[in-house]
Amino acid sequence: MVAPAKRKRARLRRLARAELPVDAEDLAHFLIGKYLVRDDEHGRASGRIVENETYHQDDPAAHTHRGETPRNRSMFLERGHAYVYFIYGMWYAVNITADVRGVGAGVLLRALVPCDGVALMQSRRGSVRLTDLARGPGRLTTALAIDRRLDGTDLTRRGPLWLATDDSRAPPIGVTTRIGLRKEAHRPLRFFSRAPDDLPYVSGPRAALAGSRVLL
DNA sequence: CGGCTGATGATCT
DNA sequence: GATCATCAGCCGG
Repeated sequence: MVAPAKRKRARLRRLARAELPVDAEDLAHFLIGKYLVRDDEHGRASGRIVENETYHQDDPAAHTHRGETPRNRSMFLERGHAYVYFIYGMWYAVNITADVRGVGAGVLLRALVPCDGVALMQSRRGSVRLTDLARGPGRLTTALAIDRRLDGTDLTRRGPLWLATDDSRAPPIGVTTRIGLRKEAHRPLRFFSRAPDDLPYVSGPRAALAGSRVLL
């Protein structure tokens, strides 16, 4: 049994594009501990990012590897935009774009620690344990009501979906291999918060976390 | 916890 | 027509 981390309600500040690292891997590290905030007519739902993966255009596993198509075109936007895609006939997943305009790179968000709007997220997901609410790329988009209509959203602007920080110190970060890939499965491009309170919210096999390298 | 499987449809070849 | 950057439910240990 794991008690939710007790932290006072974070005061969130919108992140500016200038604060976001350009390089996709640097951006992935930077985003661990930051917040994704969803505002709609039902209210606010937000979560702290505790797991993500990097995809760069030069990586055969990336959607953008073969160039721009109607589906992936938002991945080629300047850093700090949303790339939302539909997968396995049932789920959406969201990336935060990286690199400069014209390069197809980004960071897949894989898990959040629920912050604001827990009841709202539970109503969207069905009542589930706090640690299961937004653990996994398809679950977190369901919890935050993210679909293709949010594809291309500028996350550094006021709007339905944006990035924030509480200006606290970044948690320790671990690195391991990405999940669900056939190609390039060995690359160490999955990042997660090693803070003990955060680990129950990180997706994937527990053994992979235990055997992972310490990045920071 | 780990392993397996069916569901389900857009996208690209 | 094959391929998915997945999930829930079920099984066994």
